[in-house]
Amino acid sequence: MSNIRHALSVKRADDFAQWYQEVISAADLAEDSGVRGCMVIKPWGYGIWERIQRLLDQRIKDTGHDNAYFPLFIPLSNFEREAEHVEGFAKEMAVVTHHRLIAGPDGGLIPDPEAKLEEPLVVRPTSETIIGDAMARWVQSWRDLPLKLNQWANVVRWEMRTRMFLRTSEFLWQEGHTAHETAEDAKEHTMRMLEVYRACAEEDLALPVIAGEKPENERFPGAVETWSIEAMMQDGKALQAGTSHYLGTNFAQASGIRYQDREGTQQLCHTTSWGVSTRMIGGVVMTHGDDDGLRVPPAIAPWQVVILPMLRDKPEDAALIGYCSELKAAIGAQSALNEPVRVLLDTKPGKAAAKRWDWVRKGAPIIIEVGGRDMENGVVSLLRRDRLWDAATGKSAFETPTREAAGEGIGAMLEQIQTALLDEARARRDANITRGVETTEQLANFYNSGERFPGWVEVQWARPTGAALDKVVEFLKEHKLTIRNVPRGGNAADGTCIFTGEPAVERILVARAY
RNA sequence: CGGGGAGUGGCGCAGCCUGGUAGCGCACCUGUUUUGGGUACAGGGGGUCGGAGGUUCGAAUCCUCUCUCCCCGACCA
Repeated sequence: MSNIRHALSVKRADDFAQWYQEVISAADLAEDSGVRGCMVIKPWGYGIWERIQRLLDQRIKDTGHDNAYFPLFIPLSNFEREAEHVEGFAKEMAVVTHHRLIAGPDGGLIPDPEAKLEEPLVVRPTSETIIGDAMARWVQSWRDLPLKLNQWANVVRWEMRTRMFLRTSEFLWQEGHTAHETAEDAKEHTMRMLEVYRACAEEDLALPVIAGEKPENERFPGAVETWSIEAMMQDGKALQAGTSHYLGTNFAQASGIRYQDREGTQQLCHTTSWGVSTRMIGGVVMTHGDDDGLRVPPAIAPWQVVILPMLRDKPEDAALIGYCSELKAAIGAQSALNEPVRVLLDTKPGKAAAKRWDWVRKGAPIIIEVGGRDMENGVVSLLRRDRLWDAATGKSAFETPTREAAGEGIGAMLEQIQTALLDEARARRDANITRGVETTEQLANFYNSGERFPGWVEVQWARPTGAALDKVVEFLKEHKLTIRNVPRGGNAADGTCIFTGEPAVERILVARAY
């Protein structure tokens, strides 16, 4: 195995953070932009985002939501309405104060002091307040409810420390906002969208996640309940991959979202909001990436199959391209994961072997190389990205099905790869959730001894609140730990609280996190 | 935002301490030769050294300021 020459220079095991950076650039996902905390998402990376968008958008529409678009700029006074919300986001806001530039004293441009805005505009870090404003106008009667909206947008949060995809100052996301008659309806909807995220993560991104409720200290500013899906990365850390919030009547109160009920009395709406972002892509990298680059799950791969003819810049090339075109047509006529197979015939000049490694790094699920001899024999050389190497020989694990077999079998193979990636990630996660830790000493030791892989630990607790919870969080912080969530549908508690010694009421997941 | 590291052709680096207008590998271009699998030979194009200012006859090399990135921390999707 040691004779395998991998496509990346850094291995996951040697330096996970650096490896992550290398995958981003080697797979051509994104690059630095020169603007603090902002990245350029390149075609392959954006193509993956577009796939996520398409699949998730359908799920969102299937649950009765309509898309709309609200302004990037939010009047400061509008944003100020919900106290906790303001407190939560105030520290990381971009603010627009001028609307014109003029020549400065040193030749450059400066904001025109004469063109100062009457009221500053904040660049949305999320849109609860401005959408709440619209909801207040749109909702009059109980007949208008539930109101279920979604928007695909960019948001800005002035982060202190950024990382490609995981935390950038500007990021792309989807934010859903709904208004309901009752707390029950709204809570139910919060859970419904959490389930949509769970399904999207697992079925589309092949990211096994654990859905559960966030502890009080991790709630979204202004939320009554915050739920999340958590995924385990290959270094054992947790990544919050999506959140769903029950907002109670907090934002309805702040924005005046009221309806007249069946008895004719004014009532406050109960609202929800939920979002997932381009951060998901970081999760895909850290879950499915390997020492040869990215492995993109077929469902979200812009190209699922890439055909590389071994061109020689000679007249014979025409026949080879013809052979490959027929293969492409046969594959394109197949379907996988309920969609036509997305296949690219890459005729860009260049050596097939070199191009192959480009696609390996990018993570195309299936790469098919076709040379003259393949053509003569009526076969193709097929490489599955999820099983790149032949462990026995240390060489690329090519298969050589006939062209017909390759064409017909591709759909099933893509579905197998999708499943294999999910299974692999799930097995790794399940093997790294430790139970039976009963004291804080054991917990601290588990993470600090360095003897074992730093996965997640499930412990029982009494769900302390307020100052008691602060104490717990403080202890965890000392060991760089966080409470991820209280898994939904987890086993009932049957012991004592690891922190307080009281009878436990539920089980929580503790982990280091991104 | 605090601590540490770093910014030199597309990528990875050397040069900087001991100032004298830039070098290597890969990639790229051309030609030749090859070619069933990342690995041939030769020739060639491309950078003024993150940015601004300063010291100096002269700066990638010294000084000041600034921008950006990476790692750790505090904060967060």
